[in-house]
Amino acid sequence: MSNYTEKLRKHNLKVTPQRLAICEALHVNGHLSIDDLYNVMLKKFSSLSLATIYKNVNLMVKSSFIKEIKIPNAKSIYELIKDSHAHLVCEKCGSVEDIDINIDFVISDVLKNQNFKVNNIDLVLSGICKKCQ
Amino acid sequence: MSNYTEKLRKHNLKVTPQRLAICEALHVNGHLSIDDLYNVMLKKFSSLSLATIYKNVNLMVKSSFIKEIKIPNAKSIYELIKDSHAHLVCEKCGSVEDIDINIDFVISDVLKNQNFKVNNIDLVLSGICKKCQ
DNA sequence: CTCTGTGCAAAGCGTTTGCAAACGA
DNA sequence: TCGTTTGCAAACGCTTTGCACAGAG
Repeated sequence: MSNYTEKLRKHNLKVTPQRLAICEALHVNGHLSIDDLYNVMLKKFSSLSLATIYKNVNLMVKSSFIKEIKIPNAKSIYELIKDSHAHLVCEKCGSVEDIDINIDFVISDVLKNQNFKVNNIDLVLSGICKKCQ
Repeated sequence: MSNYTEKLRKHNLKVTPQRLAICEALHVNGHLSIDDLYNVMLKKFSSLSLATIYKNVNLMVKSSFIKEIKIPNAKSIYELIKDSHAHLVCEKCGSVEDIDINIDFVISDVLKNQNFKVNNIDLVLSGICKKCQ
């Protein structure tokens, strides 16, 4: 149970029960779609509004507190910002797994001549996971 | 001017003027959003319907004839399927540039133990382009 | 106390669908 | 000719907005 109260404040976000719950849900589940997030939080806040999820998620993305991962042929998922990593998406069962893979050196190497300042790397690998093969 | 009539047939897609125009537009421009595509093609087909674009683009994606590239904080773009490459997206001007960068070896290396069969690699680098710096 | 966040309902907007006419093979 | 595609309009579904009330600081 990390101290998300502090973390929210550091990002200039007011602390509300709903926002803390978003943090907890993402902390526990790793990454969730908007709907997943809504359904998880509904257990705690019976009168929760989808609009609240959208407003907060958008705000938290803008504040670089969470990040949106766009997935081919599927809904986006959101996760707390952490070290750079790639996502393995199974085309069969839809599962998404994080993997630690560092391609920074490849990229910096290639971009040395390009003069492009990289702020963010999105790497999504689609295929068939171990279980589905 | 490649022979897209043949290529469409190979993918079991009937050849229509609209479909050929999509091919040409993507061939010439590299990658376009749905709206871009619509506006480009409108010059040729004054009574073109957006629905036609959507229907064809969806069909061509399913047939692995073109590919959707999802971009952070922006509309998706579509391109003819070609050799694996990454995309450089400028967060300032929105330009998208292809770069030849092969990370297959890194990935196969990491995935050797994971037992994940990779079918597709999406690599999008966001940042600031040469012109905008 | 003031300003921001929440929930609700309505509005907005990109995308999909159904249908009749046109077209490709 | 027969099945597919096109264009149009309506429907759909996800996301955003406006507003009154509740809650954070």
